[in-house]
Amino acid sequence: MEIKRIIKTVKIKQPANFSFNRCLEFLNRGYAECLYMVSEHAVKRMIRLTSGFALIEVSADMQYLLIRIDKAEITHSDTKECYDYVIDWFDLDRDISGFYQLLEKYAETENFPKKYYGLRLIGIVDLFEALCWCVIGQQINLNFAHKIKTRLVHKYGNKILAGDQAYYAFPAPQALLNATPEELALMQFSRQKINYIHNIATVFCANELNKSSLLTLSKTEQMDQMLAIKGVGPWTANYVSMKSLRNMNCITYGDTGLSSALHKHFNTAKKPDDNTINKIFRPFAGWESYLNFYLWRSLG
DNA sequence: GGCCAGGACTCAA
DNA sequence: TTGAGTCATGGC
Repeated sequence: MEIKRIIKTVKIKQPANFSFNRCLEFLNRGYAECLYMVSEHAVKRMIRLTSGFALIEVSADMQYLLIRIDKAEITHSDTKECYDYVIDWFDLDRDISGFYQLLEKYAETENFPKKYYGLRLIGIVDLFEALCWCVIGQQINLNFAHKIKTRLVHKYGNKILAGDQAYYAFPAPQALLNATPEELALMQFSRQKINYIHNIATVFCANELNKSSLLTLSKTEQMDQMLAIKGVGPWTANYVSMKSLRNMNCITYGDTGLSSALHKHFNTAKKPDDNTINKIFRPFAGWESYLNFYLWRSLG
């Protein structure tokens, strides 16, 4: 039976200091990503809405971002959710001119605004996905991390077919709660990662943690709630705070990528201590997350 | 072959 | 509260 689908396009006015191509370059920076598909001028992914799943394609013209929504039925609230999703994902609701002014003040970073012009702090909108992704990526190289994430998503995630292309959404907490340790071990998850993911899924299924209520709390309270989960340490809490909760004052202390970027641009030790890091970040108060993100980008 | 990856935990002292 | 050991595997 053929299912009739509806297509609708929504426009978002592009903010100042924004480059869709720079953001696409970031999304397409060379890792085997299973949750979205980047083509030359667009990115497509499946997202979870309150009323079900939708396939969206984001592209741009001179002035607007264009969201093409593909879903069996599209209500006003579906449209609004897609709109909000893209704003959150690309961090469009933020004036980053202050950040660029700060970058230009210092010799170490003065070329960043040109080199990465218009790059936004690309987020992970789904809080559960963000936490799980951190656990997956802990202490293993990113290529391998993407490999096992793909196995997880293909087995437990939701899937839709569009033409001959399959699109996946990250598994729901319940799906990962139901996954057995044996199954995950077969996908080459370590016992620790299996436990940690199970812990995160448990907390989400019990509704002890959700994004909307976290967003009503202070950053310290948010961090405490995340750190209470065994498997979530300071690095993960800061990463998620930056990429999903959109706090602007996060630093991923101890991060290997951040360390090498600081070594490269600020001539620090190969693994600078927290004091050194704080000293460098202090002038960027309020933009630490963006500096952290741009420093990561400067390695690629 | 050895060392380190977008860490975090346990356990000993 | 600090440091060593552990995890599992890929890539260099």
